[in-house]
Amino acid sequence: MEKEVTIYDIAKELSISPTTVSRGLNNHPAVNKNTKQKIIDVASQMGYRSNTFASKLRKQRTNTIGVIVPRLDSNFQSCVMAGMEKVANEAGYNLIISQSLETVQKEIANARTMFDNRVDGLLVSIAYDTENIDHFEPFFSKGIPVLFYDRVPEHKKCTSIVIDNIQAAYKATAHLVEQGCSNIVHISGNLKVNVYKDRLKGFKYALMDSDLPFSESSVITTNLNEEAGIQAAKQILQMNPRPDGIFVANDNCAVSCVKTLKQAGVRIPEDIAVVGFNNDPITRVIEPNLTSVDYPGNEMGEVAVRSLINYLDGMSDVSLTNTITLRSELVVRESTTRTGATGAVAP
Amino acid sequence: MEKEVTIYDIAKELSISPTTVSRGLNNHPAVNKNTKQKIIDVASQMGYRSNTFASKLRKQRTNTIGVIVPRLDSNFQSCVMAGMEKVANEAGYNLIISQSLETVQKEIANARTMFDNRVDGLLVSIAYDTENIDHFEPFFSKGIPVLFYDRVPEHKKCTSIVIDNIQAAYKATAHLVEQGCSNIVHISGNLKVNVYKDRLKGFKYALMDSDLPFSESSVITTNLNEEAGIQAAKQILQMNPRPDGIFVANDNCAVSCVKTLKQAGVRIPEDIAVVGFNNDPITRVIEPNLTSVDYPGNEMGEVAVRSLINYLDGMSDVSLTNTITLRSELVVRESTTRTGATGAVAP
DNA sequence: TTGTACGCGTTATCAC
DNA sequence: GTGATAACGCGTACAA
Repeated sequence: MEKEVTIYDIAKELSISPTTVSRGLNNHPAVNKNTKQKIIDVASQMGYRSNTFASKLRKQRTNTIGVIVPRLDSNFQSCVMAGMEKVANEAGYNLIISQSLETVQKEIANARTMFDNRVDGLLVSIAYDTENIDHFEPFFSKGIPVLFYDRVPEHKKCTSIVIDNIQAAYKATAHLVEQGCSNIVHISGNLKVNVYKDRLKGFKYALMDSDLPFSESSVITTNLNEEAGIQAAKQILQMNPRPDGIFVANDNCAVSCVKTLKQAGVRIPEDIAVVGFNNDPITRVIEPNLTSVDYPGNEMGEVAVRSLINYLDGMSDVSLTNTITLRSELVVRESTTRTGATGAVAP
Repeated sequence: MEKEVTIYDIAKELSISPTTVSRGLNNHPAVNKNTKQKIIDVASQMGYRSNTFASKLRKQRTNTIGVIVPRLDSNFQSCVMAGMEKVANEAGYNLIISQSLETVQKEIANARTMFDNRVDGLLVSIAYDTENIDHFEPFFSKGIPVLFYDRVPEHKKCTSIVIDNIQAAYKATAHLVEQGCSNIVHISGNLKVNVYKDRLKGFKYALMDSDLPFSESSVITTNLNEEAGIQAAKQILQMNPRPDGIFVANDNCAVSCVKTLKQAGVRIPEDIAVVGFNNDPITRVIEPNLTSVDYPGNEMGEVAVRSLINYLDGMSDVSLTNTITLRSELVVRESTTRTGATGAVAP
């Protein structure tokens, strides 16, 4: 491991001061064009690399954004990450990413690491069992912006980026009603999590507005994974009268549910129409193609980072907007198209 | 923004030296139990957080691993990331992740950033059009370990983590032959990329060993996305004689290809049997379920980080092992099961 | 336009 | 078991 080249070495080489070298490398306006070019040349020729730690220690800015995500290996979250990385990269920020693996303990530990790493800002989608946000208190009290996205806490003072889950669920359910469903079941996730709670609300509201009865027994609470879809389907097959519509809070679960129902001889959408949520690529693979709520993961990531950076650069208003709501949209496909004549069928 | 608490503040508070405080906080053996406890208490009480930059500046170790990945929003890569994050996190390392978006230019820029951020090591899966690895030269010459995974360069001196793509493709093709296919087409990706080049090789070898003729016209080179699968299917439908087997170099493309073939009335697997690659979740959604090569993304990520850290800790041999090959496995499903009696059908 | 001198917060080294 | 001191490499107020 050879010795690192520093601005002092460059300075010595050119018989100028380290200050000028520093300025030259940072595009400081008050530095001679020629000098600057020489500095840059010698720097690259000597294999100089800026020591970001020294720099970050000196400036109190790290150009680093922390991300805490429940899991990286989900289609939605990886789209979010992709969007975040793109914007962050373009703006010269680094991303430190960590997973909570759906547990508060890890989320707390990760928050601590992010704090110690002095991230300029933090982006969080909270874990299943996160019930309070005390572990972000250090950020709040230091004025470090924390921006929640998708899975956001109840806490009113949090800045969040979400879609209108109530409205989206409402539309999904209303669509089922339009297709003639009158006995609709909702397969939901952990109801402590805002997104699932809100989807349930939208489901209820839509039933109410259609003068359809709502009963607790028409909500199946699961963890929304593949296995859950199978179990839910079995449960539905036992129901009497059998439901004619299902609104599932995520596509993964919806797909395994559909598969199980089909195996049992249920015709989709004729016997039971099904709507999912997320618009994952699998919606276009399952037969029949699954109607779903398009949920812009990439965009959510981009907006999250962009908002954060704008705030950090002082370019937005003093405080972050309290809630940013992205558009979402019901994409109608065959799993709910009974007449073959309703709505625009997406590719 | 209040003033940050430093070890000096803690030292003053306890009337001891900063040195002792530093030691106390770092579990240095030679420090009195009581003193240590006091230090820890006062530190947390004063809201102290270690300044990692000062620390990293002083020690010449950053505990940071850089990752350069083509795209984050692919099922395979997000599984890899998940595995990497898990191991890195447990070992106290941070991950800085960036995407090349399949272009060398971004890959070069990202490498530079990683270099400036003085990552302790680098993990790379190279972009489509990366033809040489000069941009990693700075790492090599500084002795910073660079570990390539999945998409690795030709360069002999690179340390890589891969699966045996030749063998996997061989098995996939041989399986098609066993099922009675004698006119097999291979849908491949950019042949400059090792994984696709090797899969083509395995395809050829298997044909040779089965005494089946190989012709260039039975290889369709695409970019392996959804649209490519549709185009490839159309091309196949035009072929005369029509092939009875297809080996596709990735699942995404295989799925859209199957869909298109089915729409054209082709029976899978009776008319054409199809094998994919990656064992993405969609293989179990498409009908018929797709036979595919199981490709351990999570494990690859874990192994990559673990190898790197072992090396950094000096726990493995002096140099990184040149190539680590992970097991891969053909998972037989309905898309190739003609008799219904061959091989173990996966769930 | 350039240079001098200091401090950012930590840890390694040496001395006690 | 503890402390004084220097150094890591950079950016910036101030001076010239």
